[in-house]
Amino acid sequence: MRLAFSSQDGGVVEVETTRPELLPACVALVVPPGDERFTELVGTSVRTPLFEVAVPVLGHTLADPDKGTGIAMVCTFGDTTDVTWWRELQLDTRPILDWNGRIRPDAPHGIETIDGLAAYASLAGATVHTARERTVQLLRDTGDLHGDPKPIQHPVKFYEKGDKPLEIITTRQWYIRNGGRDADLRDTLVARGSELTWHPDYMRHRYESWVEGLNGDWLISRQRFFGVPFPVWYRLDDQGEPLWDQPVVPDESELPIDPTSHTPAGFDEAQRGQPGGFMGDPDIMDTWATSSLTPQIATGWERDPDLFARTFPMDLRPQGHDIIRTWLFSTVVRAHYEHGTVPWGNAALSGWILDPDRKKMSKSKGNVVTPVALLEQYGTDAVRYWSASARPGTDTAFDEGQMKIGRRLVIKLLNASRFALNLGATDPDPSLVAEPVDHAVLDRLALLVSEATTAFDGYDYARALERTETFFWSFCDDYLELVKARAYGGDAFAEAATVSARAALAVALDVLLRLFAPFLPFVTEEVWSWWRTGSVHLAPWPTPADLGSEEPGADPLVLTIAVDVLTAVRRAKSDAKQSMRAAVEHVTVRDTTARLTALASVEADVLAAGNVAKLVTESVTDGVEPGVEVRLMPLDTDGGPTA
RNA sequence: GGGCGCGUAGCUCAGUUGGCUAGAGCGCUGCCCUUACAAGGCAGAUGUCGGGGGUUCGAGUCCCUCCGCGCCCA
Repeated sequence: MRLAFSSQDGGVVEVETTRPELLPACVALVVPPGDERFTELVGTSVRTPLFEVAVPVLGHTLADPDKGTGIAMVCTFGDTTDVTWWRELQLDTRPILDWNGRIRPDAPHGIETIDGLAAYASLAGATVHTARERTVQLLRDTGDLHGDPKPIQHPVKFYEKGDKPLEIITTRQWYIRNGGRDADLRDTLVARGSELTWHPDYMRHRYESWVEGLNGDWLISRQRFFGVPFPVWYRLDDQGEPLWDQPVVPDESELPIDPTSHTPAGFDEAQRGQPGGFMGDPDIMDTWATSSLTPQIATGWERDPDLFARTFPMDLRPQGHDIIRTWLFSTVVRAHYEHGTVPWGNAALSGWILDPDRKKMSKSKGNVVTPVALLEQYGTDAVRYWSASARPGTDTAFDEGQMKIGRRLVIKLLNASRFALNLGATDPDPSLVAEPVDHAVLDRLALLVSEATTAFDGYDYARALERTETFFWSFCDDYLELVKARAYGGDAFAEAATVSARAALAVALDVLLRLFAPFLPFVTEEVWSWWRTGSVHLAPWPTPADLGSEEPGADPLVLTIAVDVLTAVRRAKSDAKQSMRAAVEHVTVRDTTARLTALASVEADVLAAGNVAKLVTESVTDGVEPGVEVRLMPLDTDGGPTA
């Protein structure tokens, strides 16, 4: 139906509506922004028919230019679009429907003329249906109804257990101001976000665009049973109705209180719910309103001043990226209000665990994997290894293969540790390290310690793990193989050389266990208990100084040339389909003088590790390619395989 | 529609302010019972770095554009 509003200049503004009974709840008219038909109208105010309330005419993109006259009536509230308009345009609130679905007895503010109040009085107490018929009649009588109402069809939401359309009722709720309706506060909270160090850095955009896009305050009250209550009571009037604008609040020293079981000062419990007495606020806080205080609760706020002073603000909030807008932001808001600071210095955002097809896990899809069976199958360390491989901020597909690799790493660590300790590598004293190759491996390890420390300082745990793991495998495959004969001891090696190997192995193991401890807490603790005291998890984080490398100078070439020659020997044996134990008649190494000099200092280890009888070196001259030539020992009388 | 991210070996992913012939693991192939480890070891093969254009002595990396995927918001 089409009805007539009157403009300031006495003209008529026609508006079509399907909810004429909500006319007394009208708070604005909206038109499509930039629509030439309404250029003159936007920014003015018009008067509603019958009730004679001045309401503004505003532009909004949700106004449909093709619907009716192109002008929409905004009421509190006819539908959810009304709610959007009301919130985004910060309109007045003029509710007329009661909980029982009838028109409220008292006219909302704004209806002040005698005719307006009389018109409202004729609707008061009526159902929506009756009010609609009466309003139409009133509009006919005043001539503000243009034409006849036309039936239309459009979707209306129904309650699933009822036979009437849903109505939107206004209620009192608790909010925390979050900048959604206050540009200055919004800017302040955006600035709080930039006080944080984000890991990864680009996650800060999620925070900023969320805060900048807010258009309403943070609704924190819920009408449920379980949760933290609001510590507030209300006086009751003579009819036992709450006087909402007369809250009774406890003294801060009385907190925490539960208004449904604590009695406010000046009242007797017998007055609860009685006329002239009091009632507790029935609402509870939303889960985010509670969890937004996580840092304060954990650091002993209002409970342990000493602990709080030492630990708040916290260093780090680790969480998923999907709840930046809820958990992270709400925590920032609370710390801003309570302490004038950010709640932590760093925010580390993890990705999701996706199913093997890279789909998000969800209960409804039924593709959720729970960890208990995995922990039993692969071991806790192996599952932790897999999860630690997920880089910060990056989603990770569920991958049992990675857990198998983790399990392999755990077993390797166990075996290599046992082996080294059985060789007598139990004294991690860097001053006993004398051989150049032993120094070289410890220097490499010192480099790893620096890398891992830097990575951890930047919350890039995955990199620390990756580098440590890579070092460890080559440590086992190459260095351990290279020195095990010397570490075992015997006539071929001087005692000091044996001591050096054992010390280097012990130092390396001592450091590696501490590097792996955050990722593989159980196996490292087990190995630590074999030969060290206390817990590896309480041991200090390793430093390059632990490796005796304050004075660098070990030639890194010693290790690389030794490994290169050893690899060539293995390749020759592998190509010849021989055992790795097969004897080698001689090895010829052609290389630069520097590398050959380095090789000389580790020759005995290379000979032993490759089971090589004789090593020949040739310094390369111009035009000669460096290389390693391996001649295996003949297997039988007619000549053995060579490579 | 806006914002952010992703696209590198069959798979999962590294690749740092542009810089040696683009890497790892898994998987694959071959060999080896070796004195820590066969639930292991050694060795080997594997690429249109999504497409196109540009900047540069030099681009997986920086810029533009297009395609595809994902998330958040509207």
